[in-house]
Amino acid sequence: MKSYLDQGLVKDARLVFDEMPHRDVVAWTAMVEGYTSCNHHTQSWVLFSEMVKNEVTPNAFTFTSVFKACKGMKSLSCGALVHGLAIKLGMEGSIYVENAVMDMYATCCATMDDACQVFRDLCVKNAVSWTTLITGFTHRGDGYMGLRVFQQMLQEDAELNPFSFSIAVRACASIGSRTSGRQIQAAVIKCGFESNLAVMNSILDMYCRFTCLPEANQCFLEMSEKNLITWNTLIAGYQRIDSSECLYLFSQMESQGFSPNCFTFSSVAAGCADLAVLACGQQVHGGIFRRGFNQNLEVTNALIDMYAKCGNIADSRKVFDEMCDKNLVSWTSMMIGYGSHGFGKEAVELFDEMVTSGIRPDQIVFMAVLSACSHAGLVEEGLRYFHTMTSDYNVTPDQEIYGCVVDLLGRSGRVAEAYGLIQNMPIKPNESVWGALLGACKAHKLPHLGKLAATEILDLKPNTVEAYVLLSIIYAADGKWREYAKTMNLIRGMGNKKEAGRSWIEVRNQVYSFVVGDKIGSHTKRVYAILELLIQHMKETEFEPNLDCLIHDLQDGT
DNA sequence: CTAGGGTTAG
Repeated sequence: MKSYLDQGLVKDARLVFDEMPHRDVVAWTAMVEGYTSCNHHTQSWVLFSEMVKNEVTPNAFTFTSVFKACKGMKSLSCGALVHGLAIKLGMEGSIYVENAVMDMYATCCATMDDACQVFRDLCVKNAVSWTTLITGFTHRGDGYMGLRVFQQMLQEDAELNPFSFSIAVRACASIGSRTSGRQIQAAVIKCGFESNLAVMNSILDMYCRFTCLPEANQCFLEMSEKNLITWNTLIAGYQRIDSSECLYLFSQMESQGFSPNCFTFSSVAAGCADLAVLACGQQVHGGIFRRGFNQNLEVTNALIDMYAKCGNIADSRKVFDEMCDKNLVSWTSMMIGYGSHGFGKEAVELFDEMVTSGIRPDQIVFMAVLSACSHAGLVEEGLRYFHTMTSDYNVTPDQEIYGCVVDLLGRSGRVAEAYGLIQNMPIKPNESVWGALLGACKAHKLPHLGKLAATEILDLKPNTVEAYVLLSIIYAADGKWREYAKTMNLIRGMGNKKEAGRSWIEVRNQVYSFVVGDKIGSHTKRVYAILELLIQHMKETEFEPNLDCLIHDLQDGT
């Protein structure tokens, strides 16, 4: 059985198990453990129940495996049931069992209270007990407590090993504490763990998350040993910072003989999405297909987003339709794609289809459908979803959702209603909610309300250039040139310039990038000729061109 | 037949 299990041949191991005339605890346990180690948690649980039914008494080995299965199933009820049985059978003396119980409670419970209780009651703690507790806090997003337990571990002179350092580094990364991060890196060197791959990979990840590029690069270069995870960490890190560098690293990695896996492709596809490079994205998709990763959930989700952001919504849908199983992220990515392409109706239909298929919506998918409604002018549909999110789905609207609804109302000209919504919010509106209102005031020429919104933004976040810029446009449109000049002077004096909104398009392996009013580049004349044509079209279809944006040109005297 | 760590997606 063991030799089959070592090769991952669970079915063959089970055949041997079934043929055994007599099965003792060890045989049962080997099989239970075999299932958990292959991530077949439910089967492990079923076999354990059969074992108990057959009146075979589980031992410490059995319990550690079955707690791991409960952890895998995220089932607190199963875990608590087994814990009761373990106490009844006097397993509390085993540190292995106790650590497994702790781990189970840490992952299955809503709070860390039960895990902490087990930890406090331990007669003897070992290094695993400490790291299990730190991991519990850190993996649920409480890096502060994770670090505090790590500090306590240092104070109590517990044995330090690579495991404790890698999770402590992870905790620093999650709370963004550069100081603690550097201190722990120093301790890693002092303890002689700088040659440990997992520790160094987590330090590399930390510096990438801090956007400390010199440190990240140095760490990468100085690592004596690198594996696939090292490369994946660096590539994922650069994807968040500089996607073109991410693609370059991908080619470097391949030329150094490393074969990319699902993690690599997820990051690289996301990088192509950021850069909106369709041809490159298609090549990456080809690589994914060749290696048989085209059914991996994370990879395909990244592809949906990639095609949508590269302007090819049809292929997004194709990838989406070809998926065997979809999760919430798949549906959301598709809806965001539809929304940004102006297909509000399709996004709404997809939302309903998703709910019918039994997936429970969360805040982000509501944001996707609301923003799709907003951009497609589906105001009533949007408002209906906004109301059902609390009444039918028990999802609490956050700042971003309120921002979407303010935008939904504001875009369609119902600015007073949008303001009313802000006034009745159960939480204090943040600058992005006010920003949505300010945008609506600019579009619908409401200088008074616009000034109020801008004041709120500047109270919450002083020196927000974007607010001043919008305000100046509102003044200009209102003919308040004195106020306009004052605001412009303020903007000039601020120094922290608002970065210009930039667009780019890839045509035949060449990326063309431009900002509003750009006069650089060899194609300028043709671009402006097309623009003239479009304006002519707009006028013919009785669209009133918005001339507010021409302020900047007037200033230049053009 | 035992436990704990490092990289992906909206």
